[in-house]
Amino acid sequence: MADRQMRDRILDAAEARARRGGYNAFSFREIAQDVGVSSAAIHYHFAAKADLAAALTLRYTKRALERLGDPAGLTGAAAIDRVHALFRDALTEDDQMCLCGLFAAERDILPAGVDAAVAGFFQAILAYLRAAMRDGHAPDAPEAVLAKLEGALILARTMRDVSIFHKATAR
Amino acid sequence: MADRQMRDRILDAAEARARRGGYNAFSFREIAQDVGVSSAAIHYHFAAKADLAAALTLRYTKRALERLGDPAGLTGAAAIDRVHALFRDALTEDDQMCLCGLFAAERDILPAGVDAAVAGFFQAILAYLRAAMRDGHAPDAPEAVLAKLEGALILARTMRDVSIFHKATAR
DNA sequence: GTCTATAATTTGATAGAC
DNA sequence: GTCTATCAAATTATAGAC
Repeated sequence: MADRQMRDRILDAAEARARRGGYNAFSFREIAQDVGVSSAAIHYHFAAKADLAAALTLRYTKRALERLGDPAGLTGAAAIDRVHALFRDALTEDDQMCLCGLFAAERDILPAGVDAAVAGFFQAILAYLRAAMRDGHAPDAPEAVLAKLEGALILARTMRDVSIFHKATAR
Repeated sequence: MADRQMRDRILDAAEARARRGGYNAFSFREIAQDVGVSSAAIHYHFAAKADLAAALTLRYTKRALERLGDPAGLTGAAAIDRVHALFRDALTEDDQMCLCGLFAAERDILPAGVDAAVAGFFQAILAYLRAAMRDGHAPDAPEAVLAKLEGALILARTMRDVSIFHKATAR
């Protein structure tokens, strides 16, 4: 299906821009140029920008959970390692923010629905950590683990020093 | 000086908007309406938006450091408490993000100079923590303390649950 | 120091052809 | 499914009057 391909290409382009500057950092025109169609063509796939942003957030969440896999049987430490690797790779491989961390920071300007999808990402990651940490001892709360990773990404990127991320998240 | 007053009123209005949605969440027109002058009048005080954003960041940093006070003589735990209170109050009193945490997340769309000012905020907070933690034992690196606070703000605001902040930053 | 007026650009979005 | 053409609104910014 060419339709599905184009939809994903649009999402790819939008995600790359969104993860660098947030909700106002990607426009229909820019994405259209990125994928080589007209801006009106984008509107065929996503009626409004809010729909694009919501789809972006849902796909991002789904992809993260697929990569993390099933927490059943994992130790708390192993689950933390997997989430840690997710954020570390965003920084060291792509030099990008976590899409949801950035959208969340901009919460008050997000269209209705997008902020709920972003909160869903956090809920999902916290549930993943909780599932694995259930029976083990917890040196850090799941909320602390996730907050530290989001913050470490922000600090390391702005100070342009990857070692900040490692210092902030060392265990 | 009426000039100085107007400058601060402009900065107040811009900060309130910026801390809710980032760099693109405040416009000359909106600020002008907030303070009751024309948008052209804003340009008298700040030639370009980048100048406004840079001034915003510098004032924010200065105010934070004034509130934190001199780290000399503080224990590491006391210094962490003071920084913690800074972020906690932003959440519980104003329901606002840390200006620099938000700007930092949007790093790649910030005008040149603003991102450097934002990095300066982080450097200053880290230096404050380091100064007090110098001779004590360190359960957490200064980078970990600051990252956790920024991330906890983001999580708690988006999930609309202040207790998330406390869970994430409990010690 | 603030105003009016305006310029140039970008934005999200729609109508209708093919 | 993508196009051309277009729209109304918002944006940053400037020139010049008062």
